[in-house]
Amino acid sequence: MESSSLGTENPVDKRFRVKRDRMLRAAAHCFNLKGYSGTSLKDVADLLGLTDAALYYYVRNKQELVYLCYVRAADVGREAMQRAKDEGRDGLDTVRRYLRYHIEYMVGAEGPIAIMSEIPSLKPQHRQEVLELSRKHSAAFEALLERGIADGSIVPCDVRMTGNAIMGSLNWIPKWFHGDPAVAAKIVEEFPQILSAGLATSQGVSSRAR
Amino acid sequence: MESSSLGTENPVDKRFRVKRDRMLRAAAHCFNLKGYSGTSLKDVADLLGLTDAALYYYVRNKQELVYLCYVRAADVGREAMQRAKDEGRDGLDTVRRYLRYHIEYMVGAEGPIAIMSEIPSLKPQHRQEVLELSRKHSAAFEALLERGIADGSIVPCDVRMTGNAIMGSLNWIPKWFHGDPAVAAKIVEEFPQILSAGLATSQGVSSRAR
DNA sequence: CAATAATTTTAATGAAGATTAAAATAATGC
DNA sequence: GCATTATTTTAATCTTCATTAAAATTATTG
Repeated sequence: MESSSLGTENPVDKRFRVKRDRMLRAAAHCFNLKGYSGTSLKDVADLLGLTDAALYYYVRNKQELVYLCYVRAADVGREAMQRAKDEGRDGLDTVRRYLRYHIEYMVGAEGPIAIMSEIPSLKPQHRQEVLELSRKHSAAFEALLERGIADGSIVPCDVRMTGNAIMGSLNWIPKWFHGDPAVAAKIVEEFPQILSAGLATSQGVSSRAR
Repeated sequence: MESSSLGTENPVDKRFRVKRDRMLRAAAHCFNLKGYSGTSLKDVADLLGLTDAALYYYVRNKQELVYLCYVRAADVGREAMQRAKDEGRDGLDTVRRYLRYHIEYMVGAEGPIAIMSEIPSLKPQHRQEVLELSRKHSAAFEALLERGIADGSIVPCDVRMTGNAIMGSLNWIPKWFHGDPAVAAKIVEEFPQILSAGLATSQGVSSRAR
C-alpha cells in the first residue's frame, strides 16, 4: 500500500505512523457510522483507549482527521485499481479484479475505510484536493469500462452512469457491513460477480470463471 | 403518495402540512449534502427563508426532523414498490418498474428524499421504528427477486447480496445528483436498465424492451 | 541510571448551535 | 374593522464539543 523504502525508517516514526493509521481506521469506523459531525473526538479516542486530547498529538485538528481518512480511502482505491490494471487480461477482467481487490481492502484487515460521503464538509483546500482524487478514480474506472467496450468484453453502455451505479454500490457497503467475517467473505465472493454481471458480452461471460 | 381523503381537510391544516413537507425536502437536501449533525437548523431555515426558531413550529426538535425525513423516505420507497407490484408482469419487470418509480421520485419533484444514512444517530425508539421500515423494504425487494427467480425471469442469485448491491447503488444517487434536470432524465433512463442488466435470464432479456 | 524525547492526561477556554419563552407580525373568520 | 388564531422573530439560555496549555507519565538512548 505504501510507497518508499520503510525498512530504514526511524522506529519512533514507524510507531507513530502505525498508531496514526490505527487512529484513522477507528475514525473511519465512527464516521461511517455516525457521520463526520456526528462523531466526537471522544468517540474515536474511546475506541483507542485514549483521551480525546491525545488525538491532537497525531493530527492538527478534526478537519485534518477526516481529510486524512479520505486520502487514505483514495489510496486504497488507487492501489486496488493499479493491481487490477497490472493483472487484468481484458476490460471486463480488469473491472472484476478491481472490484474484488477494492472490496477485499474495505472489508478486510485494512478496513474500515472511510466513505467519502461528506466532502462538502471539508475546508475548501482539502475539498478541492479530495474531489480531485475522487474524480480521478471515477475517470480511471470509466476508462476500464471503455477499454472493455473496445476489446469486446463489455457491452456498450453509458460509462458515466454505469460507473456511478457500480461505485455507488461499493460506497454503500460500509453502511451495512459491520465487521462480521462471514459476511465479509460473502461480500468478496458475491459482489464482483453481481456488480459486473450486467457488463459482460456473450464473449465476456466465459471469463466469469476464474 | 398520501392515504386518506384530503379534500375535506381544514385549509389551515393543509397549509401546515404543505409547509412542513417543503421543510422536510429542504432538510433532506441539507442532510444528503452534509449529514445530520453537519446540518444546522439555520441551514435548513435559510433554504426556506425562515429563522431557525421558526422550524420549531413544525417539529418538536431536530431529532424529529430527521426522523420525519426518514419516514418520508420510507413512504416514497413503499409507494414505488406498491406501484411496481400492482403493474409488474413478472419478477424482472416488477423489479425494473420499482427501480424506475423509486428513482423518478428521488430525482423528480418529490425530491430530494433523505438518504437513510444516519439511522444510528436516531434516538432508540425512532431508530427501531426506522430500522423496521428499512428492513421491510429490503425484504420486499428481495421478495421481488425471488419471485423473478421462481418465474424464470431472473437468474438464480443470492437475493440478500444482490438486494444490498442494488439498493446501495440507489441510496448513493443523492450523493452525486444535485438537481440538474438533464442528469435526472439520464438517471431515470439508464439506472433501471443498468441495475437490472445482470438479473435477466435469456428469457427475461426480451422484456428489456418496453 | 540520568537526561532527553515521546506520549498522554488534566483542566481550562471558547464557540457553535439547539432550544425556549416572550414579543411581534400576519392571516382568518365574523 | 375586530378578535382570534396562526406564524415568525428576537433575544436569551444551556449544552456539547473542539481546542489548548501545562503538567504528568512513559519510553529511549547514551
